[in-house]
Amino acid sequence: MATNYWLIKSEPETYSIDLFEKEKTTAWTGVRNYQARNFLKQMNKNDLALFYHSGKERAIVGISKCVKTFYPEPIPGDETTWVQVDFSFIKKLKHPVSLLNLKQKKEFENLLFLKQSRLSVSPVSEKQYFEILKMAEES
DNA sequence: GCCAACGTTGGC
DNA sequence: GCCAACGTTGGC
Repeated sequence: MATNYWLIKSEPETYSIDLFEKEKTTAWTGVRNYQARNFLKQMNKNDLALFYHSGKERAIVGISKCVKTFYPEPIPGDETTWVQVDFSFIKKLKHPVSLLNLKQKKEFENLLFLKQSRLSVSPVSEKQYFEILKMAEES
């Protein structure tokens, strides 16, 4: 199965990369947006996801891997609408890649996340993914 | 703290 | 089915 690339977003106060690092694996729950949910459903095992901190930090801070494809997230009164996937922690970026940094580069013009900052799960192209990794090494 | 963008809800 | 009102999120 081809690897797809994603960006997942979290408020560090709610779920931070540090906690993720400690837990190693986490169920990605709480997505209550249909567009984001549909992206979750498209995720394959071993897909890679950039981990972004919203709020004060506004930077991509790490990388995670999908280790379990979508399964229902039952909530009271609605057992079937929402889904979760499992991610495992891969690593923190050496240098976080800030939102400002992304906005300055032409390569990210069509990055869905920049257009819809509220979307908690969004696709990233392979090229963009590796460009971000490169930026994390450099600066 | 404000505002823009987006989603949801409810009245018609 | 439309649209106004409202709530939430996140960047600035």
